[in-house]
Amino acid sequence: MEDFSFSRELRLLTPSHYSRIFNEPARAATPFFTLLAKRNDQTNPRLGLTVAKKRVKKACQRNRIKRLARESFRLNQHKLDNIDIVLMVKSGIDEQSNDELTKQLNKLWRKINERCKPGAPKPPPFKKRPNKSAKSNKQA
RNA sequence: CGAGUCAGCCGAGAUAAUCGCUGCCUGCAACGAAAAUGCGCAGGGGGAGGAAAGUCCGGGCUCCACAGGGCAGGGUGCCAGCUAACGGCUGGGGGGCGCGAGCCUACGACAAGUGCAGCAGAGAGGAGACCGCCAACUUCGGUUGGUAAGGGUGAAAGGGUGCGGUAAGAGCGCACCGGGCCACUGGUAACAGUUGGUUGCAAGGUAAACUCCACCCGGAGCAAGACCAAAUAGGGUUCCUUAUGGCGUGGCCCACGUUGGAACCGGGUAGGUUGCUUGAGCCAUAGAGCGAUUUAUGGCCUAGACGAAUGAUUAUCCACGACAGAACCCGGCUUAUUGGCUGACUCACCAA
RNA sequence: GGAGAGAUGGCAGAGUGGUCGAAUGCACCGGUCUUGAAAACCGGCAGGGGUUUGUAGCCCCUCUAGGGUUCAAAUCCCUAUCUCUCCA
Repeated sequence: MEDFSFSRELRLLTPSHYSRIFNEPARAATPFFTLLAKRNDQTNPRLGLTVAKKRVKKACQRNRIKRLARESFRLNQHKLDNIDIVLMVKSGIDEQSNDELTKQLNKLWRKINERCKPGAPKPPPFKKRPNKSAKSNKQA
C-alpha cells in the first residue's frame, strides 16, 4: 500500500530553501506553469508554491491553483526522485479549468524528473529576458 | 392573479464512499538516567463570509509623546435620543419626488467681515435709461428731463395679481396673496399656527469660496509591541601575555604576511516563541422604551493558520450552484452577487 | 496585513473654478530646402456622435467611470475601478 500523504517533510518551508533552487535550476514549462528543480539530499521530493498576486489577482483563485498543484503532487509523488521543485505561475491561469491545469501538471512532473537525472545535460545559463539586439540581428 | 414598496432569513447546494490538509484532546510505541518538550502512528470531535472585500469612518489593544491651557491643522454641521465611539443608527421637523405604500435630502450663518460672478448686457447689488413710453424745447437731425409697466441681454435684473392714480409711470395709495419683525399658543427642541399686532417690502446668489459660530480630534500602527537567541561581524569591562614578542608560510636563518588569549556583560541579524482569540460575544425567556437600544436571569464556547489549512474523485437528488477566502479583534458605511423563502403594506382589475 | 501617491491626445507631460478640446515636447502628415535623404524652418492633424448625398462648417458628448455642489467643474466634494510606491 503506497502512502499518498502530503506532510511537512514534502514541502519547502523557509526562504533559504527557495533561494537555493533559484540558483541554476533545471527548468520545465507549459503556457501557464514554470517548474524549477534541483536534486536534494533527502529521500523524498519536496514542493514549494509561488503564486504571485501580480499574476492572479483574487485570493480565491490563488487558493484554487495551489490546491490543484498540491493534490496533483500528492498523487504523483512516487513517480519522482529526490528533487526539490518550485512551481511558478503565469498570467491568465485563473481563466483555465481544473481539468486543463491538472493535465498540464501531470506532464510536467515527468518532464522535470527526467531533466534532473544525474546524466541529464546541464541547462543553459539563466537569462533574465531575450536579448533585443540579438532578435533584430536575426531578422536582418 | 398583475404591478410595486418595506423589513428579515438562508446561501463553499445536499447525502454517502475513498484518498488528503490543519490545529485541539486522548492513547500507544520510541529517543533519553528520568521528567518535560520535540518527532512518529492511531482514534475522537472542530475547521472561512454576508460581504471575510474596499480601507471610507469609529473604537478596543500596543508602543511613543504628554503639568495645564492656547495657536495652527483636520473633521462634523436641522432638532432630540441611542452608543465604547462614529461621518452610523432610531424618532421627529423643514424641503423635494411619487396616485399611493413609501423614497431622497452635506439641511448652521452671506442682516459680522472679505471675496467671486468670464462672455453678453445700459445696469451684476443698498444699481440702472440701450430700445420703448411721456413732457418740454427743436435748426425736425435730435437735445434735455421724467419713468423700471413693456422689449432686449444673461444662469441670475431688486415681491406677485387686480383696481385706483398719473403727462407717462412707479408700493405712490388700496385689496388679496407672499415675505420680514414682535408677541401669544403648542412642542424638551428643530419647528408649526384659517392666532393677534406691526412693517410698503429695505440688505439677491455663492460658505463641497475664505471666513464666523457650535462641537470633536496627540502620533503611529500586530510588518504595533514583548521574550529567547545561533553563525559571523562588531562593541564594552576585567584579568593574563608581552612588542628585538606571538601566530602563519618554511627543515632552519633571512624574508614575507598578520596583531593577541581567556572570562564576563549588554545591544542585536537569521531563526524561533508570544501577541492569537472569552468577546462592547452568541442564544432563550421576562421587563423598560414608539424605536435605535437597554436591564435581569439562565444556558453556550463557535477557525486561530504562519510558504499559510476546507480539496479531489465517484454515485444519487434538486433551486443546476453567484460574488468570492479569516491573518489582532469589534461597531458601522460602501461596493460585488446566484437564486430561494417568510412577513407587513400600497395601487389596478375581478368577485362578494 | 497596514500606510501613501496617481490616472489628461498615439506616447510623455503642464494646467489659478470662466475666451479650455486643453500649454509644451516626441511621434505622424504636408510644404520649403536637396540629385535624394537627414537636420533646420513653416504649417497641419488631434477622439466619438449628429446635421449633409458627401466635404467644409456648425452642434452635442469626451480629461479613468458614476453621482453631487455651482450660473459654470479637467479643477471642489462623495463613491467605485485600475496602476504604482513604501513598511519585516
